[in-house]
Amino acid sequence: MRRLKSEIPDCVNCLNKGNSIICSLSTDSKSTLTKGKGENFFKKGQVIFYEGNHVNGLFCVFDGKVKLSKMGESGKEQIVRFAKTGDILGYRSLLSNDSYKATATAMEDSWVCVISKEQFNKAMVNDSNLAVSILRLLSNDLKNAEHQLVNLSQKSVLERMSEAIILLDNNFGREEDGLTLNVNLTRSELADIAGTTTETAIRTLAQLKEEGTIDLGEKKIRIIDLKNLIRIAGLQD
Amino acid sequence: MRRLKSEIPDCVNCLNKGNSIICSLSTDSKSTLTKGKGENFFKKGQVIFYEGNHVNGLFCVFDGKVKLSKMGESGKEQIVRFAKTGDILGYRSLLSNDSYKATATAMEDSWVCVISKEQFNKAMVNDSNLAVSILRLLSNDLKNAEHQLVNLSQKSVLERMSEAIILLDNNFGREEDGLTLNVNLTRSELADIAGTTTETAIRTLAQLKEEGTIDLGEKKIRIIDLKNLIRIAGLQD
DNA sequence: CGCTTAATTGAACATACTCAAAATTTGTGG
DNA sequence: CCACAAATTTTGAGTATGTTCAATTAAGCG
Repeated sequence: MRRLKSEIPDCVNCLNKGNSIICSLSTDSKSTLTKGKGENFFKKGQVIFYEGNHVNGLFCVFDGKVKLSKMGESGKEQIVRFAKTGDILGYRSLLSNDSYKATATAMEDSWVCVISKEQFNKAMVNDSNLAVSILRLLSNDLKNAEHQLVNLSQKSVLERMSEAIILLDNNFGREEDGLTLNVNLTRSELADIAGTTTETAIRTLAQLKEEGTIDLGEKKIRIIDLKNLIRIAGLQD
Repeated sequence: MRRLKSEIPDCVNCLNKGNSIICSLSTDSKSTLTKGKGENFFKKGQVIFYEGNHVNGLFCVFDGKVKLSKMGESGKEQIVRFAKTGDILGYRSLLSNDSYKATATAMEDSWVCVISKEQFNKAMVNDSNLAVSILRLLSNDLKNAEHQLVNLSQKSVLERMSEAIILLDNNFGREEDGLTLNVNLTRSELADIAGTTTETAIRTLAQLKEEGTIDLGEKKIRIIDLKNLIRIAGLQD
């Protein structure tokens, strides 16, 4: 997984073919974006950018997993979104020329490309497909945020934790065994997704294991009964 | 307030000059949008469109106040946004050609214009300013939704209710006395903003009145001590 | 004026949080 | 590779916040 910088190609020849919205742009646009592009390695746990910091570019995950979180006044973290290989980060702040509105942290060792603000703006002007793609991303993010908003205010921790696991499943998929979630999270991070405390998260996961809905080994979660998770989360219809 | 249909002008001559993103478009774009535009009157409490219904146009509030809410599985409502005179509704669903993702309800007698999907798409293609405006709206909505998401998961009802009142203040402003919020909401609706029950909303408002932070007369809320509201909501920094 | 809806109050109860302590795992330097 | 420190996970018990349900009062409306 750990790569040499020289292994990372420019946007035109990027390996994340199907995954990234950048990959589906015209060669022209990709050439524009790749100019002055930087590649950065982030160790697991390292912060890529902080909420409130001023914007210096568009981030694109070349390889890795990133969490986006916001800090409440009390200092508690709430995870608002994830980004995985091929996903882009920071577009909203870039558009409004605002500071970053969430903190991005590498969830595992990750390579992240940084596209300069100037080149991004150039590409936006010349390629309406890029604008449309960004519009779609925003639109989707908003849909998810509003869904999560209703969840947090109305569902129990058990329901929210079930939905959090489903979210992780949809986002990161499973390992070869077809059961184990392909992502490593601490109990505290799971709590930060479901919007609860570490202790309650632990007890809730134990309950789901008890019922045979999930299995917990090492640090990973295995989904045994997805149907039941969906039922508990109240997503069946 | 109740108007005759004939009093509502076309988009080019719309009275909401400064308020609407449509008003700041080129005359060309406004001419496009106004073609096949319909004007509808909605009585207080009437639903303008339902969550899940298929999209048939872009709504623009000519005069009135509208709440956008989502239904949780349990049937409880959560208000996610407001729209007032000049604001537009339904753009997200229109963009992704999706069903409406929230239910829009008139909070008072309102006139709402409906712009056809076809004309909107035409204007989007011809006028990049429209696309940029929509991008900004989406971006702003997302910012608010994520903020609210963190609030709901981390703040107490008292904090949330204080913030709800501040939100109403920012959105709808005050009446002539400079104190009374220029919006009428039931206790149940206030609960639906703050993400709590009607009973708890009542008790929380009583507490804020007790402290002298707000005043409650007839059906309206008067803000006595905005600073304190801001402090309670945890927004001072 | 009577009926319906909304607001209020009370009391019991449940869910989830807090704090503290113990057990376990992980990471690091020697 | 081991030992130790640090971080994470787990468990327990007490507690607070907010919900639920039921009953009462007040307000709005035809």
